[in-house]
Amino acid sequence: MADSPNNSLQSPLSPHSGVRPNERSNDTRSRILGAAGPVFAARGYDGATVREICSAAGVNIASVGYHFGDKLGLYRQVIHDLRMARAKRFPAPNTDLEKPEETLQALVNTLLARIVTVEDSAWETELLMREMQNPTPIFESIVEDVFRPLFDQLTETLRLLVHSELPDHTLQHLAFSTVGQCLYYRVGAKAIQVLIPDQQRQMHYDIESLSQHITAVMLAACNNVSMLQQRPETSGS
Amino acid sequence: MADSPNNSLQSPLSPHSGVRPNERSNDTRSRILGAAGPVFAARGYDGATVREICSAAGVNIASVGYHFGDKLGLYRQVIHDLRMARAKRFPAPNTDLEKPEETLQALVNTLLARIVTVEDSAWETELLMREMQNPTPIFESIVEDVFRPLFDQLTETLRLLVHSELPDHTLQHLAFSTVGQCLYYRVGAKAIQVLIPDQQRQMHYDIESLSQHITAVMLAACNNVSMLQQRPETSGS
DNA sequence: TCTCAATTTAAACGATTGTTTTAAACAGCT
DNA sequence: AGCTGTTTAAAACAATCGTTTAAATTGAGA
Repeated sequence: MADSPNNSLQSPLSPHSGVRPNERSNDTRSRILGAAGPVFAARGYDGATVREICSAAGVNIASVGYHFGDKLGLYRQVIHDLRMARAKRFPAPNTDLEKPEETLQALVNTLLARIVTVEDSAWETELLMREMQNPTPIFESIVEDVFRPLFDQLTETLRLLVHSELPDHTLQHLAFSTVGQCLYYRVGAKAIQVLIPDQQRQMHYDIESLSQHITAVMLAACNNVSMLQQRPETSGS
Repeated sequence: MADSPNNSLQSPLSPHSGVRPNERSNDTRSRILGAAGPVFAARGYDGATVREICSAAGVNIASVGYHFGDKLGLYRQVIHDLRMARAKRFPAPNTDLEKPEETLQALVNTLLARIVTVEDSAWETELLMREMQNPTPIFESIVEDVFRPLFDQLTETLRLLVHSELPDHTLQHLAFSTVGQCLYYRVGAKAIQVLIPDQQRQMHYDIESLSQHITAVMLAACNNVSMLQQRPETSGS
């Protein structure tokens, strides 16, 4: 009588507690994992059904219960694998203390590449976006592991770019301004699709153009720190 | 035998086709509408259940079928009423050709007020955000009626602020930079809550501070148009 | 007061959800 | 081969969803 393994996150490689899995076990297990990501991204956690996932994976419905305990256990594992894969594929650029302008440009490029990429792994970003609006219990750890490092690096780069001393909260606002501009091209993508005609969108909305524009805006802001501290009346002389 | 009224959008005021409704009919109808908004916003269209809506409204489950045809009919009516209410409550500021700086400040203020407001009608913004990520068939009309006017006004104001001639797509990028910065304080609100300590957040993340910061960033960008057209090497000049 | 259409109610319908159960098929070992 | 524990398969489970049905209730005109 095979008792239920029910290990959701403890030992992410073996279905049963502590024992090494068989070969075909790993096969269906990875098949489920491969199929689950896109489905979760397309339908959301609640909207996704284990039946659709298993159907896409070509395995039986009960398999997810056996290998991951339950639906949430499978979701945890998907998020876990996603974070690993992303860290390797989009490495954060090195901080070059000598040329903060280039560091900023590289950071914006990385952000945009991670965010608006429409290749076959677009489901990963879609999933992270869904976590931001409908957080599951995993949300906080995602922020700490994925967002915090980039946010800190961005803040420090901006600190180098403004040549005078600025309070921390102003630097954080600048960092959020940067992230916000990048993020909008995904959050507002469906709105942009309605607002901007197809032809114009295909010409001027590639990652290269957008990243240059956003970097230029932020560099301009950094060079005009005087406006950031007092109330921005008219245009500062 | 009361036949089913089933008018979802044609005559939004009378439940039966063409005939004027009774008093208590209008009562339960508006009770449903009042309860549906927050529930749709909190759970999303799919996540919301007609049972929860009717329970919150204190009416029978079948009432939604009687007054709105089905769940989607109710949702359409909620969005319809929402748009009317918002247009009245947050009127777009007048375009003052003489003082575009003040117009920009007012537009950013309006955007932020509409977006990050946490008063009792926060469900309206939440609902619009959900439409952007999970568009229902109503999405396109929402963009045209709600987003397009503000976007156009923003673009024209920015055109006045950059003193040289810029191509349309650059002005649109500037407009999206403005909207993106504002939007982030809602899209990324849950992430900000993790990234920024409570105390600091309560001090520097009110609408006033954020709108001044964003306006300052955009004015700085407008005053440095030279960087927006060529590749932003190091800091300009 | 009686009549009748409009409206509300309680109950049930069929479909779909995540999960569990029971038995069959499999791999590894002696 | 034969046993043992692991993995898959088909089916059924209880719960919940949107929607429908049929009867009860209501209010206004005759």
